Amino acid sequence: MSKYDDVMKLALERGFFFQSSEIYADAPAGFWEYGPLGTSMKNKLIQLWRKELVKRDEMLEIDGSVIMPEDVFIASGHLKSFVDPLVECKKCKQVFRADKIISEKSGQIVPERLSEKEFDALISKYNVRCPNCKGELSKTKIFNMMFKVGIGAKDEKVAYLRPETCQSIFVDFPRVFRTMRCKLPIAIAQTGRVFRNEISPRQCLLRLREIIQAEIEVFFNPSKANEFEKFESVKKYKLRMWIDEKIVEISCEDAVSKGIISNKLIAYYLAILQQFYEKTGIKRENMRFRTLGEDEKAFYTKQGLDFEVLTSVGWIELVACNYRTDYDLSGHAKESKKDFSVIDDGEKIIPHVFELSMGIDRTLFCIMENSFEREKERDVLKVPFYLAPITCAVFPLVNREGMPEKAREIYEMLRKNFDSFYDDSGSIGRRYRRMDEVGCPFCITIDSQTMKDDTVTIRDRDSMKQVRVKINELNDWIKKMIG
RNA sequence: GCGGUUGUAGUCUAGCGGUUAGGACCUGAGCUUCCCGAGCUCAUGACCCGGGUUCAAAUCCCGGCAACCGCACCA
Repeated sequence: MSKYDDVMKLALERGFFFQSSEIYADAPAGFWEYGPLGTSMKNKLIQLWRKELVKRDEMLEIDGSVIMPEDVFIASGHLKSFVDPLVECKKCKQVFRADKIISEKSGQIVPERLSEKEFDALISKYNVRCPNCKGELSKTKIFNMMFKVGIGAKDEKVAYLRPETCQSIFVDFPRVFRTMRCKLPIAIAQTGRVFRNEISPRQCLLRLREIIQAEIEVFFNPSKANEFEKFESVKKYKLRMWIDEKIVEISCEDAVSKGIISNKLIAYYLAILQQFYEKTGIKRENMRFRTLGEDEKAFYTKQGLDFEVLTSVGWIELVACNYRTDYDLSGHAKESKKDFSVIDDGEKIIPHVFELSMGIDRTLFCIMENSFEREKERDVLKVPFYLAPITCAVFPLVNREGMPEKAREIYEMLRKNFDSFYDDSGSIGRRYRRMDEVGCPFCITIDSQTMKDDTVTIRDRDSMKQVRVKINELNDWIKKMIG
């Protein structure tokens, strides 16, 4: 059984996550729900992201609308470019990317963003046939991956579910910049749901149609990307970069001076991103940054790196790090005829953008896979204490001599401060095992000694060792442990 | 989206034209239990959806949906 299957089974048995609308047979793929434990963990992950990135870097956080009007996506280029030009073989029904099979046949570079007619013209010019069966190809159909919605009673106004959260950040930039009295460089962050009509969603949380993102857009003056004080704090920190088919540990200052990373600002944000991921419990040796080739970059990206994590199903892209230049702000300025320029040291500029676009669902899956361990006698989810869906569980050792009542009392005290859980069923061993599986770091047990001296035992998830702590020191003890 | 395989309780699985649809683990109740899925008793719970063939369908056929594997796709 692979790690993937282990996590999947755990997720289903404990309700971390499961398929959306699963009771109905026609529920479409690519939509998943988080149950109570998954939700708790997801919230804690976002909390960690806030602490380690948003707060650490004094970013501003906003919360934008999911439905946005067509104009936004005309300006952003998504209407035109967030597409796959597809052709189908009339004989064997295989579907291909029009641009790809034309360039294979012709040896020419074919732009991705031609019209349907232009693709059809190229197909007949080069006499492109099905690479599989030599069958005749259908007309090109441009498939846009955005979900269209109609606004109003008669569906008159066309709008879309946003395919990335950052468009809100770009659209809101002038007001946020002004109202928060910003100076460049400034980062604006957002978490939220985005929607992409993927052709084939796969592998539970790894490829979804409805995605939770946590995005950070850094706005800066491109002529000052190397005058960046914060860089000092990370210059010795080593990034894990995929260079020449292997992972190289390289300090931020070396990466910049050798031109592997184009400036100090970008290096700094990559560093704090990797530091954040180290705090999720994902093993450092399973991380890397990979510079994207020309053919795999998004249409708005000048330079792109993916932050990837190794799982049982290969390297998974968790964060897209894109240098978007002034592509978005200029696009919105042009389309809306509003002024997106700001004054930086007396110079009037359109800021450039560097983004960290993180997939929360994928990250959560990777954290679970990286922390799940099958030991001889038990399954344990060894997540960092601060990400555990349940922080402390309270058990009476046996159900007599006033222990359940005492345990209830302690549970009531703890649940005000921590995600807590009470259980008095079955044997104590079974209750410990159940908590191990969902990653609960502390099991607090009330025994006969508790009844005499007001102390309890706290069992550590990883070592299974117990310590005895006074009840009135419990809150502080746990707080200290989870940091 | 294509091809192949598959769909039985929360999970894993037996059954492959007529079964009270069997088991294991889990879950719940009770007994027991002073520390690691122990034991005993009892209980809950399933044939993916729709149509067809048949006296009779979980079982055969068709369609849908989903999952898995490969291909393609994945800003």
